[in-house]
Amino acid sequence: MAHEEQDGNDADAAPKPPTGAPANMADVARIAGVSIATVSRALRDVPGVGEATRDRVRQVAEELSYVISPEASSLSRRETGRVAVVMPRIDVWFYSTMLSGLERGLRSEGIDVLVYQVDGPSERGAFVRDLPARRKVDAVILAALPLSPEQRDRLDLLGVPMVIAGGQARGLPHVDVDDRAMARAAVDRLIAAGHRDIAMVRTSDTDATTWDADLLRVAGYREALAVAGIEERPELLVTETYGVDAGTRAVERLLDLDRPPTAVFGYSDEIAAAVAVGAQRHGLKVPDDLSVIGVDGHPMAELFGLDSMDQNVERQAEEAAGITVRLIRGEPGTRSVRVRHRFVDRGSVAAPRAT
Amino acid sequence: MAHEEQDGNDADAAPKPPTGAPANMADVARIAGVSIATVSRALRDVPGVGEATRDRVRQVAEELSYVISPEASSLSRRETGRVAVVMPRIDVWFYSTMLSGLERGLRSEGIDVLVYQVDGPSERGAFVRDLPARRKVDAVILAALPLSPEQRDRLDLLGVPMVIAGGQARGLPHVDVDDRAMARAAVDRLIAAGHRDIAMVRTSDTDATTWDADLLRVAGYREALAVAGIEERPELLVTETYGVDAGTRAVERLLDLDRPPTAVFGYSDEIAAAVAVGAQRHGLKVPDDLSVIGVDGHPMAELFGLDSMDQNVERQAEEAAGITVRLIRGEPGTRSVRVRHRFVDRGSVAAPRAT
DNA sequence: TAGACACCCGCAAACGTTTGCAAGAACTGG
DNA sequence: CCAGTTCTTGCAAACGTTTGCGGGTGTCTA
Repeated sequence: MAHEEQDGNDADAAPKPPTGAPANMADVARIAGVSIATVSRALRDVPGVGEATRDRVRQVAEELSYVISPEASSLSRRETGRVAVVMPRIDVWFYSTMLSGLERGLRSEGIDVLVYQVDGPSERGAFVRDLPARRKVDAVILAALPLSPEQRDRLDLLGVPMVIAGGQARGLPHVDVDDRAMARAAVDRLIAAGHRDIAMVRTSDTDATTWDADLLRVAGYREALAVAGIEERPELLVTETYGVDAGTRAVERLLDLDRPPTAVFGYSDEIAAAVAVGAQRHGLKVPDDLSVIGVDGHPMAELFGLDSMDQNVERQAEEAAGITVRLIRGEPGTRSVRVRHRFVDRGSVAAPRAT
Repeated sequence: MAHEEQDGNDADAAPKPPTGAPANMADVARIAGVSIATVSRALRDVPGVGEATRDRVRQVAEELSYVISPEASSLSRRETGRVAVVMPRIDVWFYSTMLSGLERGLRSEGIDVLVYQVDGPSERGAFVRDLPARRKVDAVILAALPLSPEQRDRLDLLGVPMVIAGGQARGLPHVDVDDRAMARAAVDRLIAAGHRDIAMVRTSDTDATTWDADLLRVAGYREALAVAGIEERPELLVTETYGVDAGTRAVERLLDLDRPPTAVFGYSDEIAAAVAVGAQRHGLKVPDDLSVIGVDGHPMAELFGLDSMDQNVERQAEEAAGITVRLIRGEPGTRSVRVRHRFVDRGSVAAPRAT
């Protein structure tokens, strides 16, 4: 279409203006009166070029508005300057925040980011089978991607370093947060406030995927109860199918119980927020009638004034990006990192009403 | 099978195990007993290869678990198989949803997605100046990226097709929604319900960026009032700096007025939700004491039971991806598309209280 | 049975870099 | 002024594909 400007009379000795295709390294070399090798070295600031020559080459390159061909460069130097980020979804707070942080961290190091959205078991299977990112990137960041051990193993075929962001997997450097401790700390707060009937609300996928964070947070919830000597009431651990109103559905079930909970621990801030909304619809006030606490550090929790265990996703992303970069460059400092969570108090936890 | 002569003279044709580097096309060729050219053609399903040969090549490639080098391929065929998506932020609902849809649409066509997060005037300036995506992609999608005309022009230097997703710009194919009509329709609903004191809440950037959608929605708001013969009260158009609680701050100001509004039109669903929260804190019920309506189709509006003008971001993304693909392939159907918005009624608009 | 024709397939020239190696230039100290 | 260094610079071989062109084989028709 717009690229079809060809001129048939190509007197190849004259310095040709950059009419058609973008300028080559060869063009720069010819005009600057040096060899291609020198241009390559000059533009990359590698030693072995005289100062004067370097300046001249730079200037010519500038005039021709020369841009290096990344393909050719990659082909020759056998690295791509790209990293793949693989995540189940993009349009969900945790992942978009993670991706945002990763992009920032990587691009500040001159690395481009390729995103792969791999949602659900079948896409996951396809991704692991076909490995579409193979040979396209220097490293892969798996962002909280649930994988079976076999799938995890097969990813080794990618032949590049891998890093887990927001989770763990055997043998891979990872950045995560202590989900169990986080959940435990959250529930401990409720217990400390005097609650005994503490519910936990979580969501389940329509497909049968198990999420590590889910198991760990449930474990933390149980642990907190056990340590406090509170007997667990199974009906207080409710699981709703994923959705924006999962929390409201859950709270309806909970409030229908003979002995409804006085506090709710939400698997995520989104769930906690929905619980709060549902509670208010029932005429209950937070925290007077129902204490609520969530996990994430989601802006929504701020809007609602909900207590939250902030898992500092930005920081996790930053660390993961750092590890990835060092892994690519072969630098030290590529061990796993556990990011500290922090409690954000917004006053959504109070003592239970005197009965 | 007329290649017996060839097989004889190949002294060192022992199928070497893929010890070191991954297999070449040359490796495949040698083992399959054909030329590199044939391998290339066979694997790409281009005509000019016998059925038997094709099968054999395929099988050998499979055995060696051969993967084509995208760099080399790109270099030779002069296209990258990649598209850049440029957006101001990733970790915000609109953008993450857009990116998610774009990724889906593009990857289903075998195109990889490179994300560039370009936030704020200075990064925007840097991006436009350095054009980091140059020569790296076959097309660029600008997702609601505010650009000056000069910046827009400079992007032509990218030398590849560009598409706007969620906005407009002179001379570029774009996918958008009619922001003005959308705003107008929202406000019309409030008017139809009997409201006269209708506020609009919007946010402003800390930097001085102007967003087209913002201007258009304000225009739609004004237009609706004007057409209905309602005199605009400037104090009802409040602008708060961006933040999750912008809506709550705004509603506080509004309710302090001598004659507070009976209805609020939120620039976005997030703002509308925050307005609703703020109203409730003031003891007002939605919609009994205050009608609220927003724009976006954000899940949060669903959680809150807020009316919304859904701008169908998924659809916008799909269309933008489609246009981009066709543009790359030189196929027809690359004209701009305006996606229809739709009203979602959740009962957050009611008649104003009888005074 | 020969000529026309379609079909496979290989050769080799791109595509645009990077980099090891070696030759020449410039510079050093004696 | 010379031998020994150190710097610059160019040559040419990768890197791994794609593709135009032409040679060879096989089939079909007259």
